[in-house]
Amino acid sequence: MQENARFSGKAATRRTDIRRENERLILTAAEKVFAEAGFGGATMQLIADMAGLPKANLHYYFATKEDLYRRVVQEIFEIWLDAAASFDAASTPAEGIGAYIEAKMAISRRHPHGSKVWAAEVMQGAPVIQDYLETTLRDWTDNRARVIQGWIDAGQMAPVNPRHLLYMLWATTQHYADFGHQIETLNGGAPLSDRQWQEASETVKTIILRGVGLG
Amino acid sequence: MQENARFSGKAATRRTDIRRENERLILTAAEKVFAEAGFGGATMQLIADMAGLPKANLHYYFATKEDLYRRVVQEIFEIWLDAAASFDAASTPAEGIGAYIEAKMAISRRHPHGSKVWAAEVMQGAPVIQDYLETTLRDWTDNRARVIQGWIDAGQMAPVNPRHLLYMLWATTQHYADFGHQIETLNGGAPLSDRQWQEASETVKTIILRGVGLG
DNA sequence: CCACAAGCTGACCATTTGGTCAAATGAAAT
DNA sequence: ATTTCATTTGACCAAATGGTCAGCTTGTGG
Repeated sequence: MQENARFSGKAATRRTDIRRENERLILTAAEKVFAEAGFGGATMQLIADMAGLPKANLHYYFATKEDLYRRVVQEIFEIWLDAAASFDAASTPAEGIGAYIEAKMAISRRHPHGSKVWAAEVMQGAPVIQDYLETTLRDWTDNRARVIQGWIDAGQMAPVNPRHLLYMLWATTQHYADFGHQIETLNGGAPLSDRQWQEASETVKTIILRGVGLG
Repeated sequence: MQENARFSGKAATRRTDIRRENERLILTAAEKVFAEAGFGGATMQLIADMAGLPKANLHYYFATKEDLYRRVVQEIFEIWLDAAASFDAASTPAEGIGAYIEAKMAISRRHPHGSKVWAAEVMQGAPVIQDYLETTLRDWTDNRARVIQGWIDAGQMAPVNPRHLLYMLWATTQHYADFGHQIETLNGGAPLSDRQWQEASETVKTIILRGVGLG
């Protein structure tokens, strides 16, 4: 009874559980508020209300608003990095690019808030995650660009600038998260259905794969 | 001497010139500040400083921060609508889509701030321009989707969902403005050169045109 | 059961910010 | 020249906000 003290829907009692769950509660609320209001427009009070906690409690777990924000940005970044696995695991260009598009589309659907927070952060010049861009993201990009160039050199796909291809992949997939509201409005005010998400994913995949000579 | 009282680099003296020039000064500063800080992070003081005017003067020309913001968003929207001309004027799908991509890429380069402001506005649920989405943008989109569908029905291009194709065009072109900072970082910290912009435009055009069977 | 540490929170504060206003200045019509 | 109205701006204010803190409650190891 010492392990796994929590079950059912009851709140956690163990110290470690309390911390972990409250941090999760706060991070989830923060992700949404930062996405909907931007860093400047978000208020700790709003995040607290959404998390169902007193504002002072937020500052117990996260010293400053910026600390909280940084954590939110880091999380979506790590989720995206994981999606690279689908790219790397592939044995053919079509498979790799196709799987990557599907993975990123799935993330856009599941983590639209995080995607927006990242987008806003980058749009504002990446004031808090510039180092990530210069280290992790740069390495990631260089490596994948090299892989793509290898495919091109081997005659496995059409010769296109690998970097711009990567930008296209990011742009098209993240667009469904970042501009989800616009898409929803143009869809008659309704969120895309399962079927429509499938169609979006297929269309992006079809056009890009055929676009790089893999159709 | 009553007409055209202004010349050289001197400040305007005529009433109408004063108003027009100060509004332009403020709007240009506001566009940049809103893009770099978001609506919530932007302050009237910052905009005033950048425009070189006292804050109270801003409120003389624009009653509220939101009024000023709305004008900035409207401007980029109109610039984009104008780009539709290149789409409509074309006689073939390849020409229309190609010209539209080039026009939108040019706008991304020339008006990166406006693009970012629009992106942030949409990401936050379009609180101030929702009506534009539901009227002007919806009509625009419906019409172009119909044109594209016509091309498909006539066997002039591959069958792809016209709406998702439009989203791809928006996503890929605007990405170069909205994520310009990220691209610049991945480019070794330097902005894209003329040549690189050209290459970006060509790559996007090549992949998408070939992707819809127009390669 | 006790003592200590972790977790919680209402009340409070200094600062920032959007917006106001009255008085001053400048342009231009009569 | 005089009047009128647009323009300018320093000073000011009420509200909001990030953050602090002292004191309280609760979990937990001994």
